[in-house]
Amino acid sequence: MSYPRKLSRETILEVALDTLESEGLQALSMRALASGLQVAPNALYRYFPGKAELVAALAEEGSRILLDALRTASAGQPPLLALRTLARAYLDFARSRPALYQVKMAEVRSGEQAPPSHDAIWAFVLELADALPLAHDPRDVGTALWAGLHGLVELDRLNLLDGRDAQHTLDVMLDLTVAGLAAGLNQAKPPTAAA
Amino acid sequence: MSYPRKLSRETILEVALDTLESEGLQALSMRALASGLQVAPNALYRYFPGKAELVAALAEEGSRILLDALRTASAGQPPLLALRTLARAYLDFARSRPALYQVKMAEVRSGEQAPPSHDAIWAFVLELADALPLAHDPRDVGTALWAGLHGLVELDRLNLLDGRDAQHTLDVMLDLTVAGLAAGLNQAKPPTAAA
DNA sequence: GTCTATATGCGGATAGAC
DNA sequence: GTCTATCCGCATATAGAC
Repeated sequence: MSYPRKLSRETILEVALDTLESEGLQALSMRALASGLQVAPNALYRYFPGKAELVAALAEEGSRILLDALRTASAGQPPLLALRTLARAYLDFARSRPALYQVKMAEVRSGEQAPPSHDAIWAFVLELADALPLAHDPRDVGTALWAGLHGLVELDRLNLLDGRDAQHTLDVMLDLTVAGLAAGLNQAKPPTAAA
Repeated sequence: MSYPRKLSRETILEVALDTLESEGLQALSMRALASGLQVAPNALYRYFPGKAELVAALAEEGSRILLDALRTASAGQPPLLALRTLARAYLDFARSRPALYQVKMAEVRSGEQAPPSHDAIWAFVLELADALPLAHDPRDVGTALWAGLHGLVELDRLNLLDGRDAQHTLDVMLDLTVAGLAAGLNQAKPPTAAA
């Protein structure tokens, strides 16, 4: 037993998550990670086939954390308010853990299958949307909401909000969408092509 | 004159743009670029201080192309319809030239100053929004529109639209937002905190 | 002034010894 | 299971040929 066990999947991911969140994705290299763990770079490959799989594991962790935050934030609220608080929780997560959010989003498509926790998030949003009286397909509404949220997060990260606060912009987006949803209910057919 | 001029900023950017759009950003290396131009890797550094500046030049080109497309699409139309056609043109650009769009967006913040053409795009959108009767600040509305567009583009790129067509989702988003804008005009104060 | 040759150092990844 | 040694590709810097 010349080479006793020093590593585990968990300890590797722990240090990797620290590095990701404190120094960003570009600073997360197998070599730096191994060095932090006092181990030869190569030892990591016994636990992950490659860097891609390690990052995917971090992404899955991010998805689980986000799902928890969304569930907690919207628990026990009426559907429309639940969607509002869910949206705020989403924005909070993305802003407070930007690198983790970025990795989570980027990795959704890298595999052909979305990671399990990502699907759970989408199912949860659809569940909330389904509880609303909507003139549109709940999946369309959910997608529109998600697109707005993700775009806002990205614009904020890129400092493209023209000096505006992301929370405030989110409120405006939600106001517009909610008013649009309410307006759609008052008509048999929402105006699809009319400008 | 043993070393006649083989390169120019323009020819480099031309080949770089080809590579970017046909093989993606990750395939765009200084070495591959130089090889394509039949030149030693180092020769490129006579024209660009480094890869970052080369990519920034590509991003600026992308911004100019997008600005042209937005102007052409919305020319001569009434404000509300102009915003709709602008949104469609934005989506078309991002979908037909995904790598160029990606580079353009990523590079907006890399310099402290946004590239000139990016500012021009934002100014153009604000101009259109200003022409509308709005209950909200036009900058808020413009930002909300942009966030929705960019988010939609990203979700589409990541194959996260749950099988839905991006154009269709865009129509739903615009319907909701337009209805929300109209509803806001009918009230002195739009409901900001009410769920 | 323009390019080539060469070298540094970083990154992911592999082979085989212990 | 981890080690040392090694390979390849990358951006980039220096020196020098022409």
